[in-house]
Amino acid sequence: MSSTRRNHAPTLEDVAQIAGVSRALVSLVMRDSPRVSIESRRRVTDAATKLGYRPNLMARNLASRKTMTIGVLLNDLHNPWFAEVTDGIHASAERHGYQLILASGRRSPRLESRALDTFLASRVDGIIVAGCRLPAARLDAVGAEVPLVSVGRAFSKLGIGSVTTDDADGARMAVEHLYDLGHRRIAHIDGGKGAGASPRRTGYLGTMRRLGLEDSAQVISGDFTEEAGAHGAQRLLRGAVLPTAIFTANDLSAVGAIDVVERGGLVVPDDVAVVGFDNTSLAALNHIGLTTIDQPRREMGAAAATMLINTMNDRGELTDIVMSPSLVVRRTTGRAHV
Amino acid sequence: MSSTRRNHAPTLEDVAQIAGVSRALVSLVMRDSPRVSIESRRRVTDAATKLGYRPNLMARNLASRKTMTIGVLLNDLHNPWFAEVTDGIHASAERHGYQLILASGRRSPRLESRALDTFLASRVDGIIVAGCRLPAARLDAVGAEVPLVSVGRAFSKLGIGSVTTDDADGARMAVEHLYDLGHRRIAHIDGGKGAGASPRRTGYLGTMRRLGLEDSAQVISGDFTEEAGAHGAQRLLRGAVLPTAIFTANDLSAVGAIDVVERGGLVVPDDVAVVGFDNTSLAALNHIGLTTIDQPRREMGAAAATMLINTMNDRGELTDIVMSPSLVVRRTTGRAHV
DNA sequence: TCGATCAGTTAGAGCGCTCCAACTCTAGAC
DNA sequence: GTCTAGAGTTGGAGCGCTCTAACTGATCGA
Repeated sequence: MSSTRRNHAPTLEDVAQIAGVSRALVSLVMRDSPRVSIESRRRVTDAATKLGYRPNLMARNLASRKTMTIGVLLNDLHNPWFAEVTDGIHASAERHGYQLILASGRRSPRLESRALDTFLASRVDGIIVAGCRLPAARLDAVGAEVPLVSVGRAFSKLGIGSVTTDDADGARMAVEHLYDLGHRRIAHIDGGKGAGASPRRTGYLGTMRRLGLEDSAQVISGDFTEEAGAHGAQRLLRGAVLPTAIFTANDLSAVGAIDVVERGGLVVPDDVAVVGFDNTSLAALNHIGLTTIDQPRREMGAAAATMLINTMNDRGELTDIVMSPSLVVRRTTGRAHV
Repeated sequence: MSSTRRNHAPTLEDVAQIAGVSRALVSLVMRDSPRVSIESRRRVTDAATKLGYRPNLMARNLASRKTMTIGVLLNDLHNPWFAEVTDGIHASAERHGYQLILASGRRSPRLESRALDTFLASRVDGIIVAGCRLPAARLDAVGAEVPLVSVGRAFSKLGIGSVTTDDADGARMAVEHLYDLGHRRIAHIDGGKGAGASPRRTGYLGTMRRLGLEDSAQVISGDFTEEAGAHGAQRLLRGAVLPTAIFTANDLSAVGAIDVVERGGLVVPDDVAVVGFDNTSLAALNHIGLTTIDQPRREMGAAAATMLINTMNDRGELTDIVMSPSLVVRRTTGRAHV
């Protein structure tokens, strides 16, 4: 099977020879240049298909000194959030004729760092990092070599662009939604040091204060996982006064919390209402039907890619874009039964 | 910000000049050759770090005629199944010193095909496709140019390797588990034309027959989605005799089915037991607690990568590997209440 | 003292492509 | 008939690296 395969792939030269033209002309045809005669174009494409010719990207990129590709570093392939951001990046990149090469950091800063090295070595034209956990200094250094945009986490004052959601405002929406339904004892299970956790926490606290609810405000520490949500809910159930609503830092934690509440013999949303954050596909599952705060992930990805591409082509600057979240009401919230 | 950046990156030449050695020597140092004197190595690495030199992968790959990278085509970034397979691929590739470049087909054969073209143009050393929907002929053609392994779907008789789960056996396990719990009326909501759907269906039918249950066997057509599971369950609920158990083609469909059953006022597993397939993270969520058939996804990914790498280095052949599934019992199955 | 050996180093020829300047024609203007 | 413009085409010089074969000195045994 392999003998035919190994005989190295045809090159421009081979095509030129068969078509009876120069290498340069074949190159022009391959790049869809308008100044090639119909006749020449036909002969070249015929020869190319006959040989099964495929331009060698290495050689092309080396010679042209650009790759038309964007490196995308995803922190965790397991989280649907990244898939949706990537969809947006993909859409914008495709529209502008750019390729994507993806890499997964697998939640490890070491692997993330290595992936960035590979991107730089491959001379990608630009880089997008999503949910990246690398220290700011490292990103800054990379950003000095090639335009870089961060999605989901802002790095102001560095030469780096960013696209984030207004997490604090999302938290406000969650709390106000519950308030409007009559809830007064609203607890928050937070996301610890994760990306976006801090503004969500302060947003919650600020809104509680503004609504005159600071006395019943209660933050339970978590880490964006299902287990953290479950533990947080357990602590709340054991507490002196049970909250009538829980706002969690993300959907996964919300699912963990709901599970514990229901096992405790309580009914969601009648006894305890729950609001998540992210509006991942998880929240949308009918069986779960989670009320949550939506982030426009596709749009965020698309905006990041567009900003990056504009910068690469000197048609724009790297800035910090903040998107607006929105409330998605499903079945885990309802009027408070006092 | 960009003026410093644009002044093209340092090359081997620059490093050689500063270190006062030849280009070839720098090249040797960069590739960790053992036959370089301590002194030379030091001078070169010093010069390299001073300049911030980073080897240009394009040039390297072009000159060496190999890329040490494997192209991985994922059908759908949104499905956690792919993330786990990728973890396995990653682990094996890393151990052998190979890079990964990922591409998402976004469920579209057109995009999948284009991604393969990019892989070929980039001259990757090998390709792994996961859950690929491309026609066999196309994969065969690609496989003729570069070693290719398919995960999750077998293509016997072609020059392509594959790693799959014994889907029929998994279906057997599901049915026998339910049988052992006393269930006799077991329905199946299938996966239509999706990867693995067919053997799961025939495995179900075969086992039902073997257990003398062919008269109550019932296949409802679906397509691996949550909606399909819901529709299937609706049809079953409207039927003359309600099955006491439902075996769905995957976890997502199971979740859809459970939702409909519960909304119909029935209790899972007391009134209707449900078994899924895949054991995705979804099934493991406490709130869902789905009994399902596990596929060793990480191992499948790792096996695919190892087989591919061995083939690329003429240390092995492409074959068809079939892994064993296993039953994971959670809370959606229990003894039948006749 | 003289090769032989070997560790360490180097020049130079590519790898397959792009890009530029320059070339050849043909057609139109006068 | 000459000149010019422009369309179409081409040779050749790189892009930044690897790889081969050959070179340079020490080192060493005879």
